[in-house]
Amino acid sequence: MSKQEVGPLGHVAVDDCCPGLLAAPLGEEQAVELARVFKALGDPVRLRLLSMIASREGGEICVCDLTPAFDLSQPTISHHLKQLRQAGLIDCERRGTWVYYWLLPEATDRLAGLLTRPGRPLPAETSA
Amino acid sequence: MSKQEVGPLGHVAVDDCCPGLLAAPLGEEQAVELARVFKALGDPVRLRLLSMIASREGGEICVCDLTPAFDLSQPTISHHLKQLRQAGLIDCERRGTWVYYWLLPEATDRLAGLLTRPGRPLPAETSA
DNA sequence: CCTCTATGTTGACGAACTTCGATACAGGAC
DNA sequence: GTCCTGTATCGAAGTTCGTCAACATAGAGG
Repeated sequence: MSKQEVGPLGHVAVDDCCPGLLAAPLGEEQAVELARVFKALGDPVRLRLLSMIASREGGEICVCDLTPAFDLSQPTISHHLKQLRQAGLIDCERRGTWVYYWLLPEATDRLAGLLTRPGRPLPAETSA
Repeated sequence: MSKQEVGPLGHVAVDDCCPGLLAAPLGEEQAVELARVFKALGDPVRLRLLSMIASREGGEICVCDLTPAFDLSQPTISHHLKQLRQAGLIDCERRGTWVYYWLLPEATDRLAGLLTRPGRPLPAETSA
């Protein structure tokens, strides 16, 4: 389960090529790969799932703690989790009866980097 | 900068409430608003459009320079530009015959901030 | 073995999305 | 005024997406 494709982000990563979305025009292929990740974030349910997973203290959360937070069927939640995983944003592991999910921070770090303007050192946190 | 009609992002902005996507579970309403913006980024054409607009030297670009870069009809490009505008990512102005688009950097800055982990000062650019 | 619970997969349906051609609108040139 | 060009809007066709019920699978425990 943890041997899934780690995600399209690898092809658009900062270390691969680019100074970010905002500094130079994106290539067609890079745009396709990146769009897959943003599309995964383009749903309220997936956004909340990702947020719940990422903000968990221990770094991981059981599906059994995610599902009851939504007014959706269990297969639907499973479907959204799969999309987040295929986008390379999260990963999971089965431990006995339960399956645990966790964030892949490299993914969100790269997205944040791609959205950061060249001249800007930080997006937020600066003046805090 | 905090009192603009900056689009849906205003409701999820860093200065409005949150420590980001990754530090605390997102509310249902915030997730809906944020998902609108990410959905706008979830298409390769729009991603390239945004990138072309953002990376332009003068800060703005004419539609007549955007359309020929794609194998798509002019109405389709216009449609995608409208979605980016409704997401609060870009804005435009007609000057004579032509219409010019530019990036709204607050939007991308906020997205980058939301995707930045609490402990992390910067997503990239640090060691540059 | 069987049964129970937790999770993932399949197939189907309606809604939303992307794209196009046709058309409408805005402004410049005549 | 008319004509031409650049851009937006409209309506429709084809595709993708979100959701569910039904079923399949994995592991625990008898």
